[in-house]
Amino acid sequence: MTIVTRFAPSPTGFLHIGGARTALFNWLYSRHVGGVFRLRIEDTDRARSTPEATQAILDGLRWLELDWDGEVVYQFARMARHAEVAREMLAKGHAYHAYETPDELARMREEQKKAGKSIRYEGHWRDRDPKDAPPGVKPVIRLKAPATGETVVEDLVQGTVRVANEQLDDMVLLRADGTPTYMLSVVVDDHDMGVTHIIRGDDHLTNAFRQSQIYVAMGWEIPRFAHIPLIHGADGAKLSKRHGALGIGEYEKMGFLPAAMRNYLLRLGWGHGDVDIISTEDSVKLFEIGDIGRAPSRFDLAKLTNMNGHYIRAGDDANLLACAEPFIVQKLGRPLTAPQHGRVLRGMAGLKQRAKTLVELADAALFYCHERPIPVADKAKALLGGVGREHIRALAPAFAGLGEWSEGAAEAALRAYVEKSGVKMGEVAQPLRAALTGQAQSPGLFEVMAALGREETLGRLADAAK
RNA sequence: GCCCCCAUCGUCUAGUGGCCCAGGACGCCGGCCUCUCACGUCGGUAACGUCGGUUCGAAUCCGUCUGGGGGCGCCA
Repeated sequence: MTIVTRFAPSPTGFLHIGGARTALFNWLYSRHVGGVFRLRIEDTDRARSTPEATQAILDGLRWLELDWDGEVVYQFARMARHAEVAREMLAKGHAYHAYETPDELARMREEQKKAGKSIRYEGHWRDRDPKDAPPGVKPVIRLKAPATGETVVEDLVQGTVRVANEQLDDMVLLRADGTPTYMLSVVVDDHDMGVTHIIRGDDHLTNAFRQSQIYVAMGWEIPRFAHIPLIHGADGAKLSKRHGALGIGEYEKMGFLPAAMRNYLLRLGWGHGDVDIISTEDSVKLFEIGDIGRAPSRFDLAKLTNMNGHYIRAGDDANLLACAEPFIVQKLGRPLTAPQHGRVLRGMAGLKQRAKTLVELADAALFYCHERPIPVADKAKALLGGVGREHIRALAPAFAGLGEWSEGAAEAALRAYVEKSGVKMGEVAQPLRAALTGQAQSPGLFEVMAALGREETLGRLADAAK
């Protein structure tokens, strides 16, 4: 049997870190078993669903490179089918009409709260004759849930979880206006879509009981559940849109790589021994639901950043440039010229060693892209005064006279100068660095000279010598 | 209030009765490398929440308490 997983977000806001991880786990598991990963947008809440949010979710998944199979299912479009199932349950005696108004229910909840009782629908219309219905009130359809015994969920992550049926009330399946509730829609859609494994946040664990009852009432096979612990914010509370959580798009803007994000999210709650760096390819091979932890975890930006640095250092130069170029262009306010593009590419080996995000990478690459005379930072200016300038003036001819322009040749020339003049390497290297990059820190000098090329190097030295 | 889940360094975790006076990673602190900054590397800091069982032996099994989280909508 084909294993089918799904990610089913509601488009009421952006895709945050928790949702992204849920999507990742579903994707990973389906790829691991050679199954199918589907996407369903749960847009039945018309008041809160927006096209912008749907777009943000789609964009987020694409950025993370989590590709789904088949067409996206929009839940709202399947309303008629959901209502049909509700009526079928009514016909089979597994559901009934209830005539309380929302106001009445709110009042009842209020009284239960005041009396210190648990808050649930008491089932007033469960066995009442519909003939007693108050005139003019449109009924909802409620599930006739088992009143005794217990409902058991065999959860792939949480283990066997059981609850007494007295704890569960008769939930609404179809609203008075004829629209289905979430509880009904998920079950019908998951069933119709052939979903075999539901991997979702822990906050749905109690929903699994009620959904199981619908599966049982309809005589459908219950899928396997895997409720993964939530990701908490630094304060330990649930991460949500109104709780400091950022949309996945924000992380893109901060210069994180999708591969690093996937790796970080994977390690948040899933482990394979004590390895931290796991490629997406390997994680597809290794991912098992049973290895998901049961404890909630906190989001740690420092670790994500470190991991991102790892992926940048290990990245392919040309690809890194492609990823960083938009950031560079934004900072520059203009596109790169071909020579500048070439310099950054040649200098990438040294640049990527020093950056933890694409933003940092772009910042560090800027000096390769500036037109002469290049801007000079304050710290670098201090290096270019007095003795510093003298060294540059003395060195310029030595570099200009180089037969071959290479890292090795440049280094030999500088070392010869240092030896002859008896100064320390640092005393001359720093002014040189300031002249070439306009900064007090940069990748290795000779590497910079090689990447800059002879003409640009000599030009910048001349600018600084003035 | 009721129901459910969880509990190893600050954080992510390894650990499934003896190999653990608990290992790795991030962070933090120090050393080395060195033309700067990084990278790398070496070392340090730091945890089995409590109490009680079971056992020759418990981070690992059971219970209690405490703490944290989630849910209890004609939201999803």
